[in-house]
Amino acid sequence: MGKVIYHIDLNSFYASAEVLLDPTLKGKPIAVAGHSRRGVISTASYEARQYGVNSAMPTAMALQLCPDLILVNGHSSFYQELSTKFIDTIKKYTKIIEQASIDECYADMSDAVKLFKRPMDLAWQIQTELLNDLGLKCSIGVAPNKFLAKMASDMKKPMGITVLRIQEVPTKLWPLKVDEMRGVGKKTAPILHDMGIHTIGDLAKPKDIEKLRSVFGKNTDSVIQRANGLDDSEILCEWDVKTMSQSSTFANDITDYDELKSEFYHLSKKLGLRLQRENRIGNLISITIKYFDFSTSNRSKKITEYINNGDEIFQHALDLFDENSDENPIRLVGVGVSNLKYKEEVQVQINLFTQNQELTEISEINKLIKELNKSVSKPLLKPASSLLKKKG
DNA sequence: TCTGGGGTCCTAGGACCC
DNA sequence: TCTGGGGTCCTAGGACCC
Repeated sequence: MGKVIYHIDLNSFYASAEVLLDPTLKGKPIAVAGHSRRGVISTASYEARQYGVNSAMPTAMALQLCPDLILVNGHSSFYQELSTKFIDTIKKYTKIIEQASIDECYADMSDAVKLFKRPMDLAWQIQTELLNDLGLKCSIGVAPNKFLAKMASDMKKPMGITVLRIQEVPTKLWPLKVDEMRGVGKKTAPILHDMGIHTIGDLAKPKDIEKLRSVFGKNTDSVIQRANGLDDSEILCEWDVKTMSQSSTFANDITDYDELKSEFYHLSKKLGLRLQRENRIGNLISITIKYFDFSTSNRSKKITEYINNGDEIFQHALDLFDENSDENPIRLVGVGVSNLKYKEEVQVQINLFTQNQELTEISEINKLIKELNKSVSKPLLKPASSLLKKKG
């Protein structure tokens, strides 16, 4: 008996959350968007999507498509709160659950579905529960692995339940455009089209695997496997964030050094607070500079100590900026800290390291002593470790 | 219409060490 | 005097996802 994996995806999550906060928005074309002049749409309600409004679209364009569009500012802490309740709801049915983003998760329901007549009956129950208890709609994909579950949940939105069995791959998956496949984006799709690969079915039976390797690198084999409906990737129940960053786009492009410096300072401070709140520290500091023409520079450096203090982050960020800045107008700056660890974790490592270093130094010294003693008839020196022991 | 912000993972070249 | 090959780390850049 194979596994039963669910992919559960909340429908237009941010927009739905805003309707919960303000019920008068229900049934209207709304979009959550940054309030800045250069904003883009974060999430649009289904009413707005009917006009062609979509995520990542510039707000100005969205308003062009839908003049009655109601723009609302986001409430990220409320989204986070709702997201936790969403995950807690799923956790009632299984412990094997991977939160893939704020509004979606994978869950291994192999055991849980045994209590139901059909694998999709539990999906129906979860859907009803999320709607009644949290006021959130979702789409659920039911399949033997993560990849198919994700593809399935995409097939019917909103409030869809789609079962995708491995034997249905040729009829349901292969006809889809290759662009629909996870991992194939705006850059890769045209390259694949040029190679004569237009559908997921084309990718499943590639004529020239070596050519594909230049596109997918070491992922090539698993990409082909997935196109055939096979995916052995595990559900990752626990993982930690590896990078934290803060960035911001200016209302107008900036050349003034002091203004840029002050933005780096604010971002660094904000980032420091976030890191401290999460008890994380990191030793790779990076900055991002996006210029007026959207060309982007990333600069990073590894530092000897792990930090999470805003002032220290700022000093390193500013060093990186000073070493690399030029005269071009800048649209966005960002600061990041990577190689994140938990504070205690690093403390343990430092202790181990200093101990190890002591041992290494002793063995180095002993080597030298051995060499020296070899050159004389009678040993002049005792091994360093014996001296150290006496010292206590 | 004019393009956010927060992440993950992969590649590739150069430095450095053995 | 001229010159190897492999492994690892660091850094920059890019594609992709939500």
